[in-house]
Parts: sequence; C-alpha cells; structure tokens
Amino acid sequence: MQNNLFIYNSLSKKKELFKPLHSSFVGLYVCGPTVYSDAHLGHARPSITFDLLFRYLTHLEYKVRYVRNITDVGHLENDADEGEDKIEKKARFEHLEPMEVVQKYMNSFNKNMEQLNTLHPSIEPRASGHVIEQQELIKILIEKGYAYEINGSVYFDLLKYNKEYHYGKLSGRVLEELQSNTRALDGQDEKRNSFDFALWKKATPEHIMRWPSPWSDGFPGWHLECSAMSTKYLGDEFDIHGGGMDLQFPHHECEIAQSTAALGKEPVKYWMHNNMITINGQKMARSLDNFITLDQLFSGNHPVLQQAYSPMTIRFFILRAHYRSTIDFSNEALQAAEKGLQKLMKAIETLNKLKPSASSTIDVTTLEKKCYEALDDDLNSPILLSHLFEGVKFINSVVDGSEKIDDPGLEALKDLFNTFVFEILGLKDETTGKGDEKLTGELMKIIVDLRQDSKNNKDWATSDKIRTNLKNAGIELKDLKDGVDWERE
RNA sequence: GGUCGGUUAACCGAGUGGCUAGGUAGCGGUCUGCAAAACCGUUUACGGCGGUUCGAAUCCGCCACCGACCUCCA
Repeated sequence: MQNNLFIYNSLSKKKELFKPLHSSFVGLYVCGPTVYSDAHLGHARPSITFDLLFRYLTHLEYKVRYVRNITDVGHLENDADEGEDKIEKKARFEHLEPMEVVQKYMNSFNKNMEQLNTLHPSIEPRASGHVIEQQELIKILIEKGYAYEINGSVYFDLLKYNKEYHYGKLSGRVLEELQSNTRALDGQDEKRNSFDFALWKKATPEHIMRWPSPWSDGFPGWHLECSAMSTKYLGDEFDIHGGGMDLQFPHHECEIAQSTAALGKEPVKYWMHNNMITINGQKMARSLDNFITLDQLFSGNHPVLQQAYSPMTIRFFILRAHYRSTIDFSNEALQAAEKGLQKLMKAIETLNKLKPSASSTIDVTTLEKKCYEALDDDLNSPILLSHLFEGVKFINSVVDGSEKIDDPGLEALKDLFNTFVFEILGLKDETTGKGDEKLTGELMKIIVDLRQDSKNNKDWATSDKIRTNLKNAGIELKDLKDGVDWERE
C-alpha cells in the first residue's frame, strides 16, 4: 500500500511521511469527550478533523480501526486529585444516577456528531467498562516500580520514570522546571512529589461511583483510561493518536509515561493535535463559560448568534481552516461559510445537469492531482477547498458558454466532486428531502409555464407578482438564457 | 514567571525565498423587460525596526501586541 500523506507529528514537530506499522492497517485513537454536558462548538473540531483523517485513510484503502473513548468516570475537577468527579457532581445537580447523566450526554453527543456527518468510530469504549483493564495496568506499574500506593490510592512515580525516560518530550517540558512551576495545591501531602499523578483514588464515603480493587474501594485516574483502552484495542504500539492541543499536557504526557513504563516502549508513532476554536480571541471551553453548544448553533438560540447555522455550515466553517490553526468564532465568518457552501453545492447540482461538448477546455486530471496534494500536505483542507472552487468556477463558466467539457471530462469531474466533497470532506446536501419533491416539481412547472405566458405577453406586472410571491414563500426564480431555474432558500 | 505558538488586505483564511490561493463583502462591466444567479474586471496585504540576499509575507535578530499550556478542558 502506498501513499504520499505527510502528517505533522507533534512529537517530532515536523511533517513526516505517514508509514503505518502494519502495511495496510491503521490504528487511530482519539480522545473523546467527558460526558457531563452538551457538546459545544469546540468539540466539533477534533471530531471533524479526525473524521477527515479517517475518511481519507479509508479512501486510500487502508483498513482503519478508529477508537474514540467516552470518559464517563474518574475525571476529577482539578489535578490536586482531591476534586470531585464531574459526572457525579452533575448527577447530584440533575437528580440523576451518574450513569443516567452519562447516557444522556453520550446520546446527545452522538446525535450532534451524526448531524455533523461524522462517521462513527470503529469502537467507542467507555472508561467505566474498562476498570479491570485499568487495574491490571496499575498492577504492572506497581510491579515494575513506577507506581506506589499510599492510603489506598496509587500514584505514578514520575521521578523514577524520568530517570529512565524523558517525561515531557511531547510538550517540551522539563520535570525539574515543572516542579518549581507547579502551583501549590491542597491535598497533595500523600504524594511523594507534587507532579506525581493519580492512577487510582480511594473513594470518600460519599463518592458513589466506586469499584473494588486491591488497594481500596475507589476509582481510576483520568489519564489511565486512554492508556488501557488504546492498548486493549490497538496494541502496545499503534499509528496515530489524536486530540485537542490542550490535552498535550498533562494528559498525553501522562499517557506516554504510563504506557512506556508498563510496556517498555513508546505506544504512539504519530501524535496529531488540532488547535482550538476561540471566541473573542479566547479559547472556547466549558470551564471558561464562553461556549456555544452545537444545539444552540443549529437552532440559533443563543444571545451572540444572529441566526441559526446548519450542521454542514459548521462543518464547512471548520474545514475552511487548517486543523492546526485557531479559528475565531464570529457571525460574519459563519455567514461567509454558509454562502460559500451554498455556492459549492449549487455548482455540484449544476454539474449533474451539464451537457457535454465535443471538446474540453479543462484538465480534470491536473485538478484531481492538486486536490490529492492538498490532502497529502497534512490534511490541508482550505487548499483543497480553493481547488474545488476552481472547479466551481469552471462549471459555472460552462453554463455561461466560456468553457467546454466533453463526456469523459464530465464524468471525471463528477467523480472528483463526489470523491472530495462528499466522500472525503464529508459534506452533504442539506436541501434535499424537504417536503414532497415530486409534487413540488410538478407544481413549479405549472407556475413557471403560466409566468412564461405572461412574459410572452409582456405582462410584467403578473410575471413579477408570481416571482415576488414565490420568493415570499421561500422559492427563488432565476431567468436563465434558456429556461427558468428555481430553488428553495 | 516558564515553555510554545500567532500577528496576512473590509472580514475570514492559505501560503516558507522570485510564480493570481480561495471564500465572503465592496466597486465597475456583460447578460436581462427588470431582478436574481452566473461570468469578466477591480480596490484596500503581509505588526514595527534592522539584517542576510540579485530578490523576503516567507530566513535571522530585536521590539510591540495577542493567545495557548503550566489546574479540568476538544
């Protein structure tokens, strides 16, 4: 299997040619959400970024196992390891069983992801379903001397680990500096060092989510689940690990430390991190309370939103920027994305109605090559889109008569748009399927005929009245050179 | 304070040494009974100061501003 895909590896800080560990198989692990509230715009970024990667690798005929976890336990409020489990906190707040909270927000997350047309991962494991695997991992770490137990809790010994390996290589940290820069937090007394992190926490009496273990009735630390589940489903070593840039430290460093200590080798070949979505120049995050949920975007129901934005507008908005750049939220940018997407979709509709000529003035092969080059260059979706818009201009020029396309070219161009727009970028036409298309078509034909009669009689008042009233009803008429086109707004 | 990244035209957003990115919004034109759409043309760029080079948005240095991480976060 061959490819020219270069991806930016956060570990080496360079673009590297992607070579999978096992020729035709790819193992991909992406950090999923902690399910304690509705998904917001920020959550759409990694989902869409790695959906694009998943789709492209699949298109390249790799057999991809895409694992995205659901964090439904053990996620503490702060790294003092004395905080409150987010899910339990929410459960008390909403008077629900913790697992009810998990189910509720897992469902809404999945619904939102389907709306965004992201493909389901191959496996969506839940941390709560892998407590045994996590405990096994802890046992290995204790045996090998990388973890220690105190008062029923188990911590990772970073000082010991750092003697043999380099903790901080992904995020460019040095342990000694971390020690001096770590803020003084309460409740760290029992750890040997402030930077050691919890693998297992003994539950306080009021803590509901708890599991028996050799050390105490308790629950696993956050970083552990990803190590345990990625190893279980993708093996000791796998190809790509993805997630948001904000997870690089400490989460991904801890993952590397846990897996490397337990297995004696580094687990991940390529680390990929998507950048953040900002609002007013600041990161959008639940903890900063400046987020807009996806449901709010889809409905327009939020004070800062001037209108509703469809799921595909959001998807297009995100694909318009490279995944390693920040995207600043604004109504203007979203409206521009909406218009651009409409233009693209309209052109594809036009393409399917195009009549071939005897000759062609376009080289589809070159265009296709440029599209692949864009994706191969670290998934450069904005460049890919700029090439597709070249195609859009060409399609419209054929209608206009200034360009021509022959039958093979037409088929190739249709194929190209199909492949890149729908299959790889994962966009879809949102206008179809509304109402009774067939009947509407028949009725529109009658109305357009009647209007043509009045136009032939130069009865502009009537023809304009028909057009205006249709517009008020949400249908726009366009008088073309030969015939009339109409579309829903 | 430490580490890292960013600053591109009205807005968004690509681009790593010479070649029109693209989208949205303006403006002018073609087409049209008018309009819309489309097409053609077009206006504001590379934070500042220095350096390297025949040539820099792109490389180097300094400065300014913004942000991310250093607590949970996608």
